[in-house]
Amino acid sequence: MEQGKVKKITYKDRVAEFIYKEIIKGNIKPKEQIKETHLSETLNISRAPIREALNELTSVGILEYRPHIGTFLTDLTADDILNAYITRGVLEGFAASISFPKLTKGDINRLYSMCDKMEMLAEKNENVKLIYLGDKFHEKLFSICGNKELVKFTKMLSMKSHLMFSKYWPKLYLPKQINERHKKIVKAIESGNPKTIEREIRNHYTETGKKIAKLKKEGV
Amino acid sequence: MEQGKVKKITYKDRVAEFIYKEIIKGNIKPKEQIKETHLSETLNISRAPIREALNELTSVGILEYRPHIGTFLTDLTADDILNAYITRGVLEGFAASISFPKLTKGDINRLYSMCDKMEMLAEKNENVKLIYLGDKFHEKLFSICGNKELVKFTKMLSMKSHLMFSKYWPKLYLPKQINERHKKIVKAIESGNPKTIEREIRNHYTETGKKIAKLKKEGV
DNA sequence: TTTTCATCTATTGTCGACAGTAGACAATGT
DNA sequence: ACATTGTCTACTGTCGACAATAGATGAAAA
Repeated sequence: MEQGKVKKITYKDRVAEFIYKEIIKGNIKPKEQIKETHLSETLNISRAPIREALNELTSVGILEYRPHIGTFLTDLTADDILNAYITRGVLEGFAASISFPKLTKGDINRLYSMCDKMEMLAEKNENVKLIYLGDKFHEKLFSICGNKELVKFTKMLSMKSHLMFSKYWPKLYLPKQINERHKKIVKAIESGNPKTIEREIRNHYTETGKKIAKLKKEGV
Repeated sequence: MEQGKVKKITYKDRVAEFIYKEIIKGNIKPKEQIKETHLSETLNISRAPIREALNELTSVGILEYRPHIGTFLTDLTADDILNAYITRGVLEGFAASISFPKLTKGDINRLYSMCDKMEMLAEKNENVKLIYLGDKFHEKLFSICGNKELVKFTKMLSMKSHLMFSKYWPKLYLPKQINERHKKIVKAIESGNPKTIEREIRNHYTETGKKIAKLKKEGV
């Protein structure tokens, strides 16, 4: 008998996806309240599954919930941003420092060529593809460690930073810098020294976090 | 006008706490289904807030949810356990290593006396209180760092660890060892060396994680 | 005018009922 | 015996209504 993955879709899932896309598209502004009643009318379904979707996105950290008042799109402060990046550096740094032995020579080469490709994409202002490739690069660093907990957290942070990526990413580094910054990480991995790897990746994120936080403070 | 922290308690919160305590007390077994209808009858409230509580605990990672089937108490594998402890060590270690300067001499003394009290509680088999105090101890270490993201993750892991601790704690350490192990951390903090602090806390968790994972594998 | 207090409104919190599904079990046909 | 099909049941998924709350509005008092 033929069988494939049959999606057990519930309203909750579809609503969560709908809201997320609205956010990404910029149709909802930070601090804006997302009203259950409004969504209920818009989507023509009851409030129950909507509440569940909102709860889910809240637990991911994209939305903020205040009892008896409502759910709002998170408005990240400069500090929040910095902290998110620092935390990600700590997690990814550790992950890479314990999983580098599992990376083959081929993996390393692929990482290097990704660096070059990132530069190319940056030159061509292909921001979406750049972000996607950057994701893949970093995922390679932490997903191999096999620590589900760690991967889960890292992905949550990744989702959060996506909220701001499209806004700030282009202003952060020159194409060449992007290349170099990532190659520095690969070199650290090649060194085979866990301490170096961990330090390098932490720096990588802390630097970016500080930059974005600064831009945010300057009201860009 | 008088104002203090007024708890805005909803059923959801209380139910979540109730379920959590039931789990800690061992009244629910891993893989066991937690039925909304049953809780609804037991607690004499409708299913709505119960569903929300279950969702919350699911997102924290201590429950597992399968669409159209139900919510179950997570059954952690030995590796899951080890990974959770390792990750917690990484996060808390980092947090403590950057926030130790904010701890006053008074804080340190309080930490020391908590170590002694933990030993006492362990002697008296006060399982729940011991866990609670341990929580407070470790919270002191990481909550001061001011990194909301990090604190959130750490708390999630904390809940997950308790899941195991309640079952295995009597077999892990003697009361005296509990005392000593925590005092070792306080001493590291007193040393004022970030590297030492980070290393010590990572060890603390990795050790326990390995112990529990081993017991789990032996099918205890 | 300013402060206090009651009222109103919009929104979330909770409820009880019903719809839909997965899994168990029995009935059926081979 | 075995697979297939149909029922039954115990859940979860969704609904529409009502209760409770926070914040806004406006009236009354100082």
